[in-house]
Amino acid sequence: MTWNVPENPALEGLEAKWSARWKADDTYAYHLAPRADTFSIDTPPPTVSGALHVGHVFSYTHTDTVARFQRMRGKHVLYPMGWDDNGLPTERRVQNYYGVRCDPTLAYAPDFVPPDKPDAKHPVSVSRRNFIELCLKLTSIDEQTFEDLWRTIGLSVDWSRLYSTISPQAQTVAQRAFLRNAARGEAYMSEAPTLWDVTFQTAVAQAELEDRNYAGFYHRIAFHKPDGSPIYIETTRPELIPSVCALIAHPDDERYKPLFGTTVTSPLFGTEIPVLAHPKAEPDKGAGIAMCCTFGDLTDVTWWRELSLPTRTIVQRDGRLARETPDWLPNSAPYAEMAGKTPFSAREAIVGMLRESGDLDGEPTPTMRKANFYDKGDKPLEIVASRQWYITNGGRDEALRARLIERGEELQWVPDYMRHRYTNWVEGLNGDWLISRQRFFGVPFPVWYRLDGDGQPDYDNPIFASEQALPVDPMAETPPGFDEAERGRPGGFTADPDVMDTWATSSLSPLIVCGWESDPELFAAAFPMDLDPHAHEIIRTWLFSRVVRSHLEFDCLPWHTAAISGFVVDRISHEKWSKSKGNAIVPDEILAKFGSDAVRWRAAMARPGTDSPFDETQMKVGRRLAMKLLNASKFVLGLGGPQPPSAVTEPVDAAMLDALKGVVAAATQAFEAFEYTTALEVTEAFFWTFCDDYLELVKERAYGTRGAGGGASAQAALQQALSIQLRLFAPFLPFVTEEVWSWWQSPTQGSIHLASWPSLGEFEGDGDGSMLDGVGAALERLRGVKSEAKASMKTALSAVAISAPADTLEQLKSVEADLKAVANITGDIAWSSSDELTVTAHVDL
RNA sequence: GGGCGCAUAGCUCAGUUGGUUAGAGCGCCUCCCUUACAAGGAGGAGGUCGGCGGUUCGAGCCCGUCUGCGCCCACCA
Repeated sequence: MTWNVPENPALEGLEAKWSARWKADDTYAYHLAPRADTFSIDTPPPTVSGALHVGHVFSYTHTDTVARFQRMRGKHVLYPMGWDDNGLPTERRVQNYYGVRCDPTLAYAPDFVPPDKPDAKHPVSVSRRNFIELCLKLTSIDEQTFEDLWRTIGLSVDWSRLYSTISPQAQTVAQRAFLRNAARGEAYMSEAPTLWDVTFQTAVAQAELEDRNYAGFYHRIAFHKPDGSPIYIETTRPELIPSVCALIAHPDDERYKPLFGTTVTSPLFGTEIPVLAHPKAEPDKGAGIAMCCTFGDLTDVTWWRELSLPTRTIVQRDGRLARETPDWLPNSAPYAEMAGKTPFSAREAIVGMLRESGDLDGEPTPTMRKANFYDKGDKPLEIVASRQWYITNGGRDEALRARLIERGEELQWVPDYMRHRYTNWVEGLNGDWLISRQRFFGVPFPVWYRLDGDGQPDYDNPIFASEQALPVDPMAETPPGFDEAERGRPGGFTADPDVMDTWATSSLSPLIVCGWESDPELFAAAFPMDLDPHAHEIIRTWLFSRVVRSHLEFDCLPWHTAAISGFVVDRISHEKWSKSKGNAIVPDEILAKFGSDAVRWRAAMARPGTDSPFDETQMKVGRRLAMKLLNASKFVLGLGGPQPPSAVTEPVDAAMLDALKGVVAAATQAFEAFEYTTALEVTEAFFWTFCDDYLELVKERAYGTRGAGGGASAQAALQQALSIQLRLFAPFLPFVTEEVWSWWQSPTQGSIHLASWPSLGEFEGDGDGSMLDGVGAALERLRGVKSEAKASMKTALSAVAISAPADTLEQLKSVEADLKAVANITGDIAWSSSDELTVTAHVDL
């Protein structure tokens, strides 16, 4: 039998060739199996409206190596993929891409066509339904691009299980879970001060906050005591003076103690406000006394709540100051200068007035302050009072918080220290999870409200959809017992207009992919899942939110193990990549330049949890390895036909296999602990030695030049070693290993990725792996002699003398013929015993 | 301010429960077209393991402390 070994093997084209084959053959399909035989992975659904960068490629490759290992070990691997396509990022992309804006008051236009030349500054208004149609259209395009990339890098996902967070299936899960949360009191509606993005005009959750530096000015401003004398505060937001409710200092602050319980008046407006004490006031900050407004920051909310202060809101949901003059201002005239302005303009106006009135002490001094931003927004968040849906997450319930912290302890973390980020986050929660968004492209709340005789909604008694009716769009469907004609009429009903935050859906990904309430057999086989893999930045969001949902619904963790990837960081600064810095690298170019196996190799060299600098020069090392595999395989398979393992008779051949046995044990152990890097390292280290030393050593004998028996022994050992090494490399280099496998094994055995992971039971005989160390050292010395003489490696050596410790000496003598062949030694070798290995020889130039 | 991590060769990183002379790859230098491989191969140079103190017969590793860097969280008057 001959093998189909190409004359000039190449890496080019392997991605296209094999990804197409795997797709056609459903190589990675999950087939239902008992729980113990299933390995289920909760793949993070990437946001399709964003661009994938090299960091994503690395992180997803880490998961793929584990998936492939488990599959080869005989597990049925449930490795799904999802697209996170609902939510604000998609809306924003659609607005820019098509030049449209959603106006929910408009009627649906069935024939609407987006403008040829989108003008983001003058967007076309479209109905909610038209807008959602455009979102679906664009996401389907984006998703194809994502799938192409994942197939190119060789992710072994079961594409038949693809889901998206806007799909009816995901909407059903999200609405059902919400209904159950609501029925148990875990989801509730509340009117409260809410972090608010003025650009997108929606509430945002604590987990989506990001603090950024924000340039501002300290203004030292006088309030007035009853006797007219000034008391100074410092603020960066003087435009909020109309909404001031109190001045607050620390209870122990001697400077202000005499003022507690008295009132002062605000500058310009003359509002009478109390001076109060609260421990959260910090004496060494600013003037030591703070002006509490509704609302400037989260501390204001605390004071407002705990000190029962009045609500004096002036910043509206569009981010501008109220156009109507507030009714609580005794002297309302100055407000006219600020009405309807942005905070920035209002600030300029009031500073001018304060300067004129003499209440501004000195000039404003520049400062860099931190401000809260929505992670997708570019204006600082405001705080407005609004009615929103929340899910309990321990933020206001110590018992639940303690239980959720315990969940984090239960979870196996790889690496272990990542658990601290979870604990840190849960301990720092300051409120429940706000899940409603005042947006359009998302999962609607399956809720309606009765309207009273005045047309006012009855929020205390929401009408919930039934689980059988899901998914439901309350804007298009009517609640049980009502008629569409009653929508919006007094005595009728109205739909909840909001959608759920995208995390409220993606927090249910284990339920979506495991067929919760829709495929009980699958659910029993796959849940709780085995592996939760992702990078560390979404521990506080995705990881935590899934723990919350699973804890509330099932009283268990959604998976046993969380494997956390690090980031790919900037090569020079070692800082993380970010959109604003624009330093992220797109994967397409390097994939084209080095090939998927090379990029995967580099990814696998980044250990769990560890950030790694992006360095393109590293990629070529992976490429060289892939190329070496092709060439070494070509050599081994070109020597002759199949040899049975029993043909291995030479001690050095058995020794090589014994050393490889140790590699299999080490790689397996590493993979079981999700330490894919170690598995790769031990495999690769062996492979290079295998090529440089063993393969060179036995080359002549393998040709059969010194007899059939010795030749067969070498060939059998080489073939077995190749088979095992290909399988050890398969999780990392799926393309090149599949290519080589196809030359000899797959015609009868199928894909290498469905072959079995090497086991210790495959090894026959008993060699002594340590023998290779002595042989390698001797080879190095022999080459060194030639290298020092600046001679070619094929130059002959004569008068060779080798001395070595006794046991090494015996080993070397047993491979004398091989040594003489590889080093081109003429005459006999003079052996002698000594403590240290030494080699002398004459170079026959 | 709280937490986590890192600091070993010019660069990127290994270094098992403390045990001879601290390793690998890249880069660099020298050599070699050798019938698997020149997008290759061989050989070599290069490190007082961030500083200080301690434990120990012995510390890159353990303890304390300081410095620098990165990340997470909090604060943002």
